[in-house]
Amino acid sequence: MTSSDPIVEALGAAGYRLTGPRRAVAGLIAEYDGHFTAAELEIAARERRLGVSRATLFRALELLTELHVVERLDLPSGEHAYVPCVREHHHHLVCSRCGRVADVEDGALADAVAEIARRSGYRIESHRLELFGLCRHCQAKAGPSA
Amino acid sequence: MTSSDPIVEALGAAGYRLTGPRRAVAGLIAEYDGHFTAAELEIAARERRLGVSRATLFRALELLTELHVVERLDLPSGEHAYVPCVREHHHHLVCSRCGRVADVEDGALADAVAEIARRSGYRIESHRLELFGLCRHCQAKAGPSA
DNA sequence: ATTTTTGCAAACCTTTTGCATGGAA
DNA sequence: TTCCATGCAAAAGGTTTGCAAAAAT
Repeated sequence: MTSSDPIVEALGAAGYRLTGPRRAVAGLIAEYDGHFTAAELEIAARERRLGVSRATLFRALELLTELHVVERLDLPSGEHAYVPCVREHHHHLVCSRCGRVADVEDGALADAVAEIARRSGYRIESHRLELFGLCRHCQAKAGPSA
Repeated sequence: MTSSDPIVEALGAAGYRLTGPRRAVAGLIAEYDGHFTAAELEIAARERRLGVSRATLFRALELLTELHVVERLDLPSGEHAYVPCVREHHHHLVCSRCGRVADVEDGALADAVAEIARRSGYRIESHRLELFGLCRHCQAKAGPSA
């Protein structure tokens, strides 16, 4: 068995060394459904005595971001968070209560973007859609809308 | 004449005092077509001896953000920038070369968002679309696409 | 054996805060 | 005159860096 962890596999495939700290970070990230911050990971790593220094943690996050296995997200609060995610182009729908993140395909958005390009005259190179709301689970807990 | 500066007017209308530093910040912001950072404003203010301390500058930006006369933007680089903007819900199309920003109406996007809500089961509360590309002017300078 | 990665600790950058003073209304 | 806003300087966050030691290949 080479590795059952897709994050570790992505590192290996890209030619990076599979070190203890990197495996530890990958393992922690795999536990999240939703977003997490660097600080949260640091605390989790410390609690479990995984021996991952802050510098290494940030370096790992940077690396994983480059590999597109996690993506950096800007929450409405201004905080930086990360989400584990698929590598294709997509967007994030974030539950503002529990933090759970759903990946959203580009779908109909692509048309809207093309329309914007046509009207504005800009040559659009990239776009990013961030959606915030309540997931089904939290809607139930919070009670129906109004 | 009460004030010809829309930013100053917004402050006044909201019941805030029209102080020297606030007018100075408003004046600087009015010069931008595109995005600017807090650091850029600070430098500009210092060069012109406008006497605006950093704390006041940040406090002014926070205030103007609440009033929706500027909006905070997260550039792909991770930097925080601000853009002067209209108060209605809209999105930003940012030139990645010169920083010029065009406001974009929600338009077709609203349909796409509704579709995402339906499919995901999330109750979507807000969304943010950020578009990056080359404005017409910079396309001309940079040469046609390929 | 070689090269990458790590930990440490300090540096850095951006933003925020407490508090006394100054200025707008 | 009264309350809001400012400046200062320190603190607080979050993230990055240099460098020697440790680990992966």
